[in-house]
Amino acid sequence: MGNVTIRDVARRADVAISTVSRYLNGGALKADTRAAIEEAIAALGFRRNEVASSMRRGQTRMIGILLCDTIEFFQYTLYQTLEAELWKLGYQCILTTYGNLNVSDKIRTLRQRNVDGLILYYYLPDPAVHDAITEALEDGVPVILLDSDAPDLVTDKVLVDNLNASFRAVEIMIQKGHRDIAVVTGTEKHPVSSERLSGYLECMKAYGLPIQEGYVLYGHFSIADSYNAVSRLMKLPRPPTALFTGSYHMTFGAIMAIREAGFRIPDDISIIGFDNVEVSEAVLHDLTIVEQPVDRIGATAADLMHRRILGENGEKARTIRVPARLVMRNTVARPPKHRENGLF
Amino acid sequence: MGNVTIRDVARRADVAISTVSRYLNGGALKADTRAAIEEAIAALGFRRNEVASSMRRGQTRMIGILLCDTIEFFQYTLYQTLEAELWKLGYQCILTTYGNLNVSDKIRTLRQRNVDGLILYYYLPDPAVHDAITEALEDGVPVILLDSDAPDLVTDKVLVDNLNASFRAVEIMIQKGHRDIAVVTGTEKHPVSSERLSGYLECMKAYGLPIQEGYVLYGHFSIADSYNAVSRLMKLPRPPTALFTGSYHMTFGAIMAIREAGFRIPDDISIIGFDNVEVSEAVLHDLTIVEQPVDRIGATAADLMHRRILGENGEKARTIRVPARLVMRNTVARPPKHRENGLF
DNA sequence: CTGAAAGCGCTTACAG
DNA sequence: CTGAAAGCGCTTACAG
Repeated sequence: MGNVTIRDVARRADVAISTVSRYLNGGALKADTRAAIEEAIAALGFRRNEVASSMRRGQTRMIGILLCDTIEFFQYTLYQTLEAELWKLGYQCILTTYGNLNVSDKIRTLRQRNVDGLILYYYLPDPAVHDAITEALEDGVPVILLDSDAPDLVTDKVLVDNLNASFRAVEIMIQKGHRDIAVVTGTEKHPVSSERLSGYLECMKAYGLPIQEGYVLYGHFSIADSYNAVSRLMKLPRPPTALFTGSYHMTFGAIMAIREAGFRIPDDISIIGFDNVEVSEAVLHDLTIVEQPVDRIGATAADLMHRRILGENGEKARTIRVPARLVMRNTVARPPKHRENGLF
Repeated sequence: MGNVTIRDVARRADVAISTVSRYLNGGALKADTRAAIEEAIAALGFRRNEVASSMRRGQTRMIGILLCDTIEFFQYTLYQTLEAELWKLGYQCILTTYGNLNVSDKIRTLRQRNVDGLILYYYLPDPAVHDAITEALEDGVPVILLDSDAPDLVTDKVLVDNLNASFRAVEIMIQKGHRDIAVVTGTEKHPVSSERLSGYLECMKAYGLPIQEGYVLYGHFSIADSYNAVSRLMKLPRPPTALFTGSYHMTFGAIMAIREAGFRIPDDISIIGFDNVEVSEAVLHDLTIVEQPVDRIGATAADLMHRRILGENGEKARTIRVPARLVMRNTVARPPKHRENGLF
């Protein structure tokens, strides 16, 4: 077994190979022809050679995926939903991540495999990568950008409405009476971080609150960077009474640092994290969070890709912003009396 | 561009297509022939169609990879090193994870893509999966099992020497004078967990120490499960003076729970984690750990796969145990006097 | 060192 | 509803 071909099946079923092919592709067949083919397939253990099929059809039903190599587990979760959704639609995924190697080369290598589409988590504004993406687009290969609104790339995009989500999170803290609100988020270069930061800044501005010195913290999306940054934060002469954290791992790091510094949540400091519900539920069962809709991002991107491949989406590029949801729980309380903002 | 073929290159360079093919495959060429082909390739923007090449050669240079869908980020890190190493060797990876869908079907679908090999993180003893793996092996498709020593599957295996590593970690605690040592590790079904647990049990036995009731804790390899388990542990009438944790995430959960319960590390309780150095370095810079050699697992598996494909490994299946390394830092101290084991 | 020819395993018009 | 034939873009013996 193993290299049984359509020819063997045809011979055994006593039909032409084109008939077997028709069977495989769901064409109309007389009942007994169908039965004979099915018998032959079962008896021989035939499985279609997808490589040959891909070559002939000019479609591989493979999607190339490029993700970051950060520790942030968001990437892995995202891949899983993406892959699961695409699998249901009949696609398999080739996954690569940023690495020592040149990202634009990775994209080109993926293209040499004749992937039917490319889903990229792309945020570093690298001109070489930009070119590789443009080439793909010019050659008619659909590209979906995740978590990036790169305005100079005219292609489909799926992103989380980070700005609004952050705005609303900060707003809730303000409405509880907080004024000294800090934020810790990813590196400035990352559009996700900067959108989350913008939400914070815009909200503070909207309510006329000042940004205290040392209250805006950056780092990688990691437990470590957040832990270190928040440790410093809590040592400030005037530590914040509320903190907004930019990711799952960052939330853990922040909580560790806060507790270690001897502050209680939410009595001394309120906290709102940014992440995925199911995950934080168990440990941080009382954490108020902005829910990162990973499943919806994955499902949306998969669906968009499928339609694009079928040519159902019309010509123009679409940008889909998946909304984030606030999950109110118990880590936001009023600040100590003397530190209220006096607005409410 | 985009569908420039070898034929176009041949025409422009005024040579036969077989000559272009020879160029692409590194054959010997006269200098001017070579130059003409290179000129044509550059001018036309030709890139070899890997699908056609795969079909003709009967080799796809693609490796199918199956991993868990657990939260544990070990999987993602592992994939990254695996993929990076394989990429260097000229392979791309199709990644799928356990999911709602049938794992044996996933393996078969991967095989229909004519992957050159399969690298599987397989631990659930599912007979259907077992069959799918056996089929692959029978058809001559190399399979590497990760972190599993499934004795009834005669194939290459790469695993961490969990048992020894755990034994040594626990031994260090015992030599520091500990007697009341607890362990928190993954679900019993997982061979990795059970090996780590065995190391603990064997070491305790070797030194004649009793296992206190409630000191052996299970959970998923997650921050959450570990946090919950260790929270209970620290509420026992006689909490342990030392704890061995079974994974990266579990270590975080344990530390959170310990600190929250008001215990100091290492004054009140010593701790040794099981994980990857680079990652924990920043936050838990003083944590004594058993280093999980993710990079070596990935590199070893990639190398083994490559040789297997080239047919260099001879006939018989190899099992490679990658040793873990103890990284001594500062989270192991002597227990309080009255709780010493009196052995040292 | 180079070319002409066959063929990898399918699918797709085109006849019948 | 079914079959014979051409061809997808390469690689690989085989000649020369």
